[in-house]
Amino acid sequence: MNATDIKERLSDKTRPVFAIGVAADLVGVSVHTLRMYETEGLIIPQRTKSKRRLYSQTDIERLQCIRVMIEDRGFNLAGIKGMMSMAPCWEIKGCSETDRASCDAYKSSLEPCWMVKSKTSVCQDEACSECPVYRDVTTCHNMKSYLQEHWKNA
Amino acid sequence: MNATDIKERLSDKTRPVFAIGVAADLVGVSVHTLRMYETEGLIIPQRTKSKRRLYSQTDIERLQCIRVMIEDRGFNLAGIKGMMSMAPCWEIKGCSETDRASCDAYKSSLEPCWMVKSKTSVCQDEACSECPVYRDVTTCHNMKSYLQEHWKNA
DNA sequence: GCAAAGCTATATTTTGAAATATAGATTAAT
DNA sequence: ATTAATCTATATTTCAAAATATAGCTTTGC
Repeated sequence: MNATDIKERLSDKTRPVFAIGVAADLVGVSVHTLRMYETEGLIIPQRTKSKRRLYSQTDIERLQCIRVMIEDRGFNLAGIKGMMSMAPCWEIKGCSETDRASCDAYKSSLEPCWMVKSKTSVCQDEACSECPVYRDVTTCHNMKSYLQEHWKNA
Repeated sequence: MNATDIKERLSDKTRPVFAIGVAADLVGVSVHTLRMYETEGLIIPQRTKSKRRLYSQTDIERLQCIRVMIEDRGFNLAGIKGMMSMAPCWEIKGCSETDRASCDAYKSSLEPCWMVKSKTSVCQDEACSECPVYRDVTTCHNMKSYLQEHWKNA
């Protein structure tokens, strides 16, 4: 690994580098709270081989955004989940009519697509944590702007 | 008033006809709860000359939708308010760049435009309860579809 | 005229989401 | 090796949002 590689690895904000205890300190919540947010589907941390959670810098930012929603705007977790589920995944992923017809994320959309069990062929082999639908709602407090940008460019 | 007029009046779902006690019974909540939803900005009932609240059929439907959000989806009032504030009022109302620049509803958009104090000239003389931005989020549990429809036709 | 219903405002109670704690086992670090 | 951190799972506690209650006054309808 050369110097450029090292620099890239360090600057890659999506690299999972923080253990749950460190992440909890950075965000200002308990480790249990982070696990709860995961259970609720608000965040998908990476896992080590031994199933330990690892959080990236973007994960930290996502968590900080969740805290803003809770502390400043008074949302509960259901509301944040609802806000995150506003992203039109079928548009972002370019799903065909056939894809949509067979996809629960398109049909119900009462929860984020990354929480939906049965998914269309477009997504089924992809890790949701790598997907732009999941990644772009990092700033869930600004979904309105995000959606406007999306639709304007559609 | 002829027969057609009577029929129209009866069938107009926006006519304010229910006193708060009747509305509370129809929705299955207490009168205090209805007043609370109003304070939170979720609904704008009409008023009689003596300031008594009157609810229309669409008001009832709006309230039923709020109950669905709370009971079925677990939202709190802040979350419902946030969901309702997703409507891009400046698009719906066709605000100019100048309008937008001077409008808090465009700039912050952390609450529904009908709760924003300082409004642009486009809205300042209009009753928010008559405005399509307010009226179209009657089905707040389906904002996702509503926004897709809106942007598709924009 | 008067009882019933509505008004605002404030205070109190309830209740469940969110946070905390506990237990027993595994993994990582020094 | 031993301590600290993490894991899952469950149980308990906390606390503030939401609901209920109260008070004093006004309006409506019979």
